[in-house]
Amino acid sequence: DISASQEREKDAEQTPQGKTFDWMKVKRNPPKTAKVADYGMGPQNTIRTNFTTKQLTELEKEFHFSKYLTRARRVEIAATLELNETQVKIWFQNRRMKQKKREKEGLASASSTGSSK
Amino acid sequence: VMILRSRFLDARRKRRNFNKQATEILNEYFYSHLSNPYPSEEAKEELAKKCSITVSQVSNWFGNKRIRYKKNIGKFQEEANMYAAKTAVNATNVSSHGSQANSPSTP
DNA sequence: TACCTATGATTGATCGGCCC
DNA sequence: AGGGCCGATCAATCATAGGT
Repeated sequence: DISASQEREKDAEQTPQGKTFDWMKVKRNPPKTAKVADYGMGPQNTIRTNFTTKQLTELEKEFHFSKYLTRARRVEIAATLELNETQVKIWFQNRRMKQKKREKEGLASASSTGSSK
Repeated sequence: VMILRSRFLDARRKRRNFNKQATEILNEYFYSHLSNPYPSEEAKEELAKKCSITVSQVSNWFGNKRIRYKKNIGKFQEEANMYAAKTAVNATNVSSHGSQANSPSTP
């Protein structure tokens, strides 16, 4: 943990022309899902899957029924919506995080020490 | 495949830019921590308070800033130098709170 | 007014950690 | 030994604000 204390000092102080730190080099691996591996596609596919309105509606409905999935339900939903089990799993996880975020923000309006007004 | 645009059309519609002062504060933090522009949860809360925006908005701002900065470093060079010169002091170290802030500019 | 860039928000998916 | 969840982040994109 000693190494991190050096570079920190000259962040804004000097920074000559622009130093490239590690975070600027971070690259994510392309999604494993979604592939149009049919015909020999040229451009790298791996596009961010677009869920259809119907799929989202159904997922949303399932989410209201239960925030968490069971193996069986995941398989069922994936089959029904023509998605990978992983995509369904990820969707639920993101959905839970979204829910949490909303609750947190929605709870931030009132309360507090009688904010202004 | 065409009527999928309806996925959104919710919030982000009426988006409004932040105050110039808020942007100023965020940029000062960003460029004074350019080696690691990842504010802790506590730092985000403090920035949110100073900028009068939510923590999520602070997260969004840093997320967008980092991605766009590294996408085109050259484009931000001028801005980087500007804030670098304007900022002399910066955080001390990770771990442990960053203590109290200074006087909140002049309202 | 049309066109282009800057910017905040959304979201499918990844990364690292942790738990079981 | 492995799989799911969490929290944070990435990266691409949407829609609008701002500028020429």
